[in-house]
Amino acid sequence: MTSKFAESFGIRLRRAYQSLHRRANAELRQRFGVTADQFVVLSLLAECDGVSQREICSSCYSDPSTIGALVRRMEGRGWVRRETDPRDGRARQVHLTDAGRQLQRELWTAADGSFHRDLWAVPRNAEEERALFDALDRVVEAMEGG
Amino acid sequence: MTSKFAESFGIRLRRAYQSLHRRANAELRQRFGVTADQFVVLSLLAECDGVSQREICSSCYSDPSTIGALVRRMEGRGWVRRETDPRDGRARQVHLTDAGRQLQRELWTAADGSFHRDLWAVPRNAEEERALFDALDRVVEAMEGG
DNA sequence: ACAGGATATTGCGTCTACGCAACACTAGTC
DNA sequence: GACTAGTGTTGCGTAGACGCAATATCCTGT
Repeated sequence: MTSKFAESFGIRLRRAYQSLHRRANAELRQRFGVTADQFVVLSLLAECDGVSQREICSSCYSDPSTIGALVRRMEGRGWVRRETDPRDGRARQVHLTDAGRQLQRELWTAADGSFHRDLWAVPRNAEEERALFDALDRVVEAMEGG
Repeated sequence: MTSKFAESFGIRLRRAYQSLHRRANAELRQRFGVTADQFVVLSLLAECDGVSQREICSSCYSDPSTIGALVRRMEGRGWVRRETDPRDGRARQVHLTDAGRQLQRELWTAADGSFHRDLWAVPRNAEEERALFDALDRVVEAMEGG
């Protein structure tokens, strides 16, 4: 049942993203009880501790409701804490707890040995990597520009 | 707040896919009350009417529970009907209704004039398109092979 | 005919995606 | 100092993603 449809651009993009997402979820859920998206937020916080939820949204390309629910779950598990920004009473600064920082380090190591390694092995050389990333970025422009 | 993280492969893949998905949803939801994923299934059925839910799963790179719920919603709206496969009592053949076929044609026209057009304009030439699709396919292999 | 294993679907629970409206707070203007 | 526009977060509802277990059916070897 091979169709023109199944070979199209959109489906290819979907397959590529979803396969990564599934692999990451399978890997991290079993071993650490963490979802792929929570892993992404933990990784971001390891670099930019104390950012607002809004900033997490832009960085992770997610939306406010989703991130709000996600960080509240993570707070419930003791990986992050949220404090009102002293300079902006609307915003919540999200900080890693010690447990969260520790977990993030373990996750990073695990990811590096499995799906991160496999993913980064896809581009065959620096030139191809550059072209691929450029094309992916142009997809975003094309979709948002319309 | 630009981080190494925000420039990584995984996030780029996510941004590219999600931007397409959002654009398609925004476009189709407003004008037709259809989601991007329903559009994908309608498009598939227009080519391969009567396929089983399992086949829809493989083609759309989705999973059985998701597709089951999705086609039941679509059945409720009168776009498809499901019949037990006379050759395999476990399987449900999914068929477009006349309303579904009509809707699919309208959706296809609308998509062609907006996000489909913009998406296919991303590859600058046939060579780049081939390389891009190849790389996306290799991501799937890399993620599933692990 | 039958047992055992594979396959298609469904049900349930948790998490993510996102539009929309409400709310709190900020910032700029008068 | 009040008014207004803009922004960060939350709540709610619907849809999609997926693991897991249950159910129904098929198929193969005996």
